Amino acid sequence: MQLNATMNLTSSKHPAVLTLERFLPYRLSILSNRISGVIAETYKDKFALSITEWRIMAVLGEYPGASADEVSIKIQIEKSMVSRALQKLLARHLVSRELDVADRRRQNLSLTETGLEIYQQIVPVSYDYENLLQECFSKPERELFDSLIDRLYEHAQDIS
Amino acid sequence: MQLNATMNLTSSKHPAVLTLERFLPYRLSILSNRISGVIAETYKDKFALSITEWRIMAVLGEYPGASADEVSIKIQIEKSMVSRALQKLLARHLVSRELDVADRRRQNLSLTETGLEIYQQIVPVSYDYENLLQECFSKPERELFDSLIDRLYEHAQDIS
DNA sequence: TTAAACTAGTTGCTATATCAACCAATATAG
DNA sequence: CTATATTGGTTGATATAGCAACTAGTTTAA
Repeated sequence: MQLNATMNLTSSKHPAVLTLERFLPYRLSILSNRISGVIAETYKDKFALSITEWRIMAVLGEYPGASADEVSIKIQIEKSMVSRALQKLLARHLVSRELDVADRRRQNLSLTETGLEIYQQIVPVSYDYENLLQECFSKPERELFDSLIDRLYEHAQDIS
Repeated sequence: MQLNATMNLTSSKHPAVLTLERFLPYRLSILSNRISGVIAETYKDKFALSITEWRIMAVLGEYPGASADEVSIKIQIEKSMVSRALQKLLARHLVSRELDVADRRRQNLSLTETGLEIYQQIVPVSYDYENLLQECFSKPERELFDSLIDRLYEHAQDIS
């Protein structure tokens, strides 16, 4: 690649050229892609699950009886995607659902016995990976990073 | 990389339930989605550009004469996607290309005059958003966060 | 030299994500 | 009550991403 040094000819408050690799939103995006990629590969190869499917199962592991809509809100994935992912999970008998008698629009979802077995296999793998990732941080750094992430997340919410 | 469940044979090491909202890869993913979402909306509404299209332009702003392949590597997007995004940018005359005489497989890409004008409009908008985002951090926190992100990125690379 | 390997770029296929329209059940306001 | 709005969920159309196959140009090594 031919290096070009387009100089900053302006005296405004910003550089005239954007250095993509130092741009925070970009860096967060490729960091997240890299990490998700590793996880996606594992879930797919070992358990034949997409990230979305796994997240649904994870929510049902935490909150048995949740509805599709609640799951959708929780994992921030369009309800249409949740609906389609659920079709696969139901077909594979990893998740079951039953009509809520009190509100017949709603279907209560839970992990089946098989689903729970898979879930119990994935949970430790996930925690292990998280720990492996965080090996590059000291304990105080982990906590700090955690809290900075949370703060940024809230702030991004507020300004949009 | 493959995560391996045999990494964790002593199963009492971790909780049996995964709290998705505290799971680092998940949090990075939704944080990145939230931030990218805001940016994507802006670029789309104001400039009719997708994130991918903008990233291509951003690279060409930094490195005029780069090839599609170099752009693809730089922004970590499949070359097929870059090829298709380029078709749109070429059709809109935001980017131009010319055959490299020394290597006739290669096409040297640059922003057109119009492309450069758009580029120069987007750059300050991007920096403004980045600054707005980082308002929730003090200056030392920004630097710390930056370096933690970089370290995590490198480490995620290493362990995969 | 020249056959084989490699590289730049395009295209097709498939999976996934997003948006909007829609159905059926429930809640609400007049 | 009944008409209207709202909610839970599905489906269709479309955009985007990722993988693999392919063409054409270039490099390598016998």
